[in-house]
Amino acid sequence: MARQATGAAQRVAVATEALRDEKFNARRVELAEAALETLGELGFARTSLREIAQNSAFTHGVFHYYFSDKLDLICCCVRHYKAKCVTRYDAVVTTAQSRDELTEGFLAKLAATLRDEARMHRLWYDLRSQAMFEPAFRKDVLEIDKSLEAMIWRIATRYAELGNKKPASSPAALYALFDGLFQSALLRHLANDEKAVPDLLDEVRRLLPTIC
Amino acid sequence: MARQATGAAQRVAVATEALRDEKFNARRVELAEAALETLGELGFARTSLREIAQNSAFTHGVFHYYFSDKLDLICCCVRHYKAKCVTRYDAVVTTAQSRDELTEGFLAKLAATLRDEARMHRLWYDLRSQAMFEPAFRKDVLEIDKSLEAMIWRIATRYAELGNKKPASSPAALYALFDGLFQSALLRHLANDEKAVPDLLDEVRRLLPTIC
DNA sequence: ATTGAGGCTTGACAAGTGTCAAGCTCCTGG
DNA sequence: CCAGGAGCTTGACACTTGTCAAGCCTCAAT
Repeated sequence: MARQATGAAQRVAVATEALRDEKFNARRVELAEAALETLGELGFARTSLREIAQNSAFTHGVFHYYFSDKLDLICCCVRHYKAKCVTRYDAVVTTAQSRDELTEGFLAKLAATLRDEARMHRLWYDLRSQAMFEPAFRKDVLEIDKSLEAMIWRIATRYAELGNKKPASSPAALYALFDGLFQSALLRHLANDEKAVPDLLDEVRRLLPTIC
Repeated sequence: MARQATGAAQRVAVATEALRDEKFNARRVELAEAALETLGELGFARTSLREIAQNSAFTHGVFHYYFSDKLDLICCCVRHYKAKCVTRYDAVVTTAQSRDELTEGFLAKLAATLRDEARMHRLWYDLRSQAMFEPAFRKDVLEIDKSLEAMIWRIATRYAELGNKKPASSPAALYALFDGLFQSALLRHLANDEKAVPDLLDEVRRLLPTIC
């Protein structure tokens, strides 16, 4: 009976602890989301914890309460960002019934995200560059890169499938190509180059049939 | 005669001023070169003028004397870096007499610079990302990107020429592809991935015949 | 109702930042 | 020889940064 009581008590303790952990993590994500606003605006180099706090509903102390330090916060931001990003084209890939449909659906999403989420994208490129200096970022960044590569690969294989073909190059090369094009288009777009988006779309439209 | 004297004096004045300008610029380049050391080591975000000065033979005041502010210094660094970078493969391109020779020469240089100048390359990617946030960088960065694209294009057209073909894609797409591959390889290399360099070489070796 | 702990705010600290003015040294033109 | 300025050093300034300790509030368990 003492055994049982102890067991029950333990279970309760475990349950409440799990609940706390959940709440704790939810708060972390909330804070990370707030931080992403400022990070996307200013970039890693110019963003301080105080600035993040001022642009949010929180005080700067909370961030220290929930994150061991600045890197911890940014890592959490990156991981959170990843989850959103990687599924962007999945609906298009699964619903498209023809090459044209896939192409147009993909291009539409591509143009939309380049225009509407430019700040998040530039933050990603910023953090990926930081990973070249800061070992603490590397694991997460490499992982995200892998999932982005897989995302592109899903599009390519589906595109090939719809033409009864196989992709002509490796996942790595394909991702490198799209990533390079996107990065360049993003920079031009941010520099107010009106032709950045249409040029990217043209280029991708021309490229798609040649790689599959 | 008064005229002549004035003219001569003016000429002398102009000449000495030109000389001063030259010396001034030489010093700027010297300082920029010193700054590149620290920037390559720490990245833009973590580098201060004082740190730059401490890792060099100069005091932090000199940098303020020769540059109006930090951005001015970094812009000068970037421009200086550009000049060195863009000609890397020119010798190979002009001397190679066969596709194989060009391929091997190119790959050798590629591997060497990835290994030996990794810090400069990561700085370039860092600054290119900064340009997405900092308008002051954009002009220089876009310009360098253009010359790098032209550099890749020279290699590709020469490669095509040696096979009596024409490049199959646009300069922009080709540059995006190589830049993406290089960037990814660089990150992996910096993360101590032994296979980063050989993987890049394999990929490029496989890719070259397919794009021309 | 009291206690205590989790969640959060506030304020302070030391270190580091860009900037710049005052002054030093050395070289050159007169 | 020496006045003056270019080149450079030094030290100080105002400010920002990450960090953290002390304390406040709230709410659930006793």
